[in-house]
Amino acid sequence: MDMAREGEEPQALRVMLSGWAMRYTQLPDGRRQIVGLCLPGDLCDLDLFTVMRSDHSLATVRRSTIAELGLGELREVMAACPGLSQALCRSEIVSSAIQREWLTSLGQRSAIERVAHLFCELFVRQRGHWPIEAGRSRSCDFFLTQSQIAEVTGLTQVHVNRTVQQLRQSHGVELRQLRLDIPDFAALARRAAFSPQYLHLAEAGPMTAMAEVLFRSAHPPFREAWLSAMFEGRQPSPAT
Amino acid sequence: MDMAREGEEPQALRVMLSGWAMRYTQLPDGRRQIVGLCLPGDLCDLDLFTVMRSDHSLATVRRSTIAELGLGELREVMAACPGLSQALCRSEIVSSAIQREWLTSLGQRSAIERVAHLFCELFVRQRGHWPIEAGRSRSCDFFLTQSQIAEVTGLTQVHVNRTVQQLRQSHGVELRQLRLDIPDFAALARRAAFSPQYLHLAEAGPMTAMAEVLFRSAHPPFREAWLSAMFEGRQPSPAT
DNA sequence: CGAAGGATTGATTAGTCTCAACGCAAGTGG
DNA sequence: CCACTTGCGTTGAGACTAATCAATCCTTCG
Repeated sequence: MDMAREGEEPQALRVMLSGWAMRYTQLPDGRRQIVGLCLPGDLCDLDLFTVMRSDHSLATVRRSTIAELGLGELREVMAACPGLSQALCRSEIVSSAIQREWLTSLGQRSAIERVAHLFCELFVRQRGHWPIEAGRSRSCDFFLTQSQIAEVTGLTQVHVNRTVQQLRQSHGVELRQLRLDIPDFAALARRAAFSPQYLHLAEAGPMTAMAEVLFRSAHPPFREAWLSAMFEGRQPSPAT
Repeated sequence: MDMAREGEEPQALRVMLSGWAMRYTQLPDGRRQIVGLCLPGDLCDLDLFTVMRSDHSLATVRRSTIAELGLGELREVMAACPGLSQALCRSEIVSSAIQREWLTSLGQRSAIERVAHLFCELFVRQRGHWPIEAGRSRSCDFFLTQSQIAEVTGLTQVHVNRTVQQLRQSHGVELRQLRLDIPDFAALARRAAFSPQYLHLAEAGPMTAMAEVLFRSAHPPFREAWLSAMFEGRQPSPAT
């Protein structure tokens, strides 16, 4: 379901609590490109601070819960919490870095590398650290359909399917029922030329948990400021 | 020539005065993707404000002049000029929007659309407004080689060449001697599905001229803070 | 049980890449 | 001033990746 449409002015800062959301742009003829994914803990409306019309849309992927903070409340919170503004800025930097990495994927990587790289990225983003300890908990949530993977990677849905099958055979990667299982992460990362420094995990680590921090904070204005909203996740209808 | 390497911490804020610079990332096997272009008036080191290691490199395209502002001076200037911080933030937002549009290009547009779209974007970015008035001054600077266009668009140099030839035949687009000539901009924009709202021209207009503003400012700390540096523009050597 | 969304398969084609030359112009050193 | 080098643009032939079109199957859910 759409959370924000291209051309609108953002009215609130939203944080993903559960579920995923996707940013996308659409060409006049209906072709659509997903340009970003918001995972739990991520901020959705970073261009909020400069009052500008958004140049892309935002929609939930499947069911999600989202916390909303109005502009007024945001100002209060930021006044009370001086480090926050830098944290927000950092979050913007990281999501910009992810965009650059996606650009590199689309420009330079083959189909199989693109899909493998996406899998690696989403795996690492969800645990917030590079998974050294092999063996345990090799799987993570994965809410995208193959069509949506196609819209991220710039491939067709059919070709994504074949590519996923290849990854199944060659690396034992399993993708079903909203879970992604990667038996040998290091091998997959090698195949995809994935290296996580662009995620700035060390520096951004505390930031990723900002949703938690704000939401659980005992400081009254914080808590009351949050408006928890439920969104029904569905595929936005393609433009006609 | 390289201005900054991946992994370094930025030490100064730089502004393009003349010439172009490119941001690029490199895969371990040497494949390179240009992820951004800095034109005169653009800021080069936007991730400066959060002290983080840069995740990409920056290099000049041909000869350029660049103004440098050290971290200390930057603080002074920002203290003296309160609107500046928001302007910097806005600049970051715009460059992020351009990245999204490039992502859409690489993911959804055909070769000819990608090249045409790039031409349109650079044309508009250089004049700072949508060129309604047809007829006069149909050309602009264009400092990229066809190989560099290939690194931006994710095509091969050979295919870029063929694509440019197509654009020559079908739209009379001429590309030579560091100039780009577009006889019928509207037609080319249509062909590329180019629409300039992502550049946020209206909102960012005053921003683009920031280099000017700062450089010409009579306020003494500003002027003395600038260190004009000359860089010799050359292609960075590919990794072996 | 039927409907709908998602995944899978096959056959064919289009678009782009790869490899390999060659041409041209500008710059450099003898 | 010429021979040489170097960077950039151009051309051709052939291979291959990924797109397209069209079914079919499977799963989930009302």
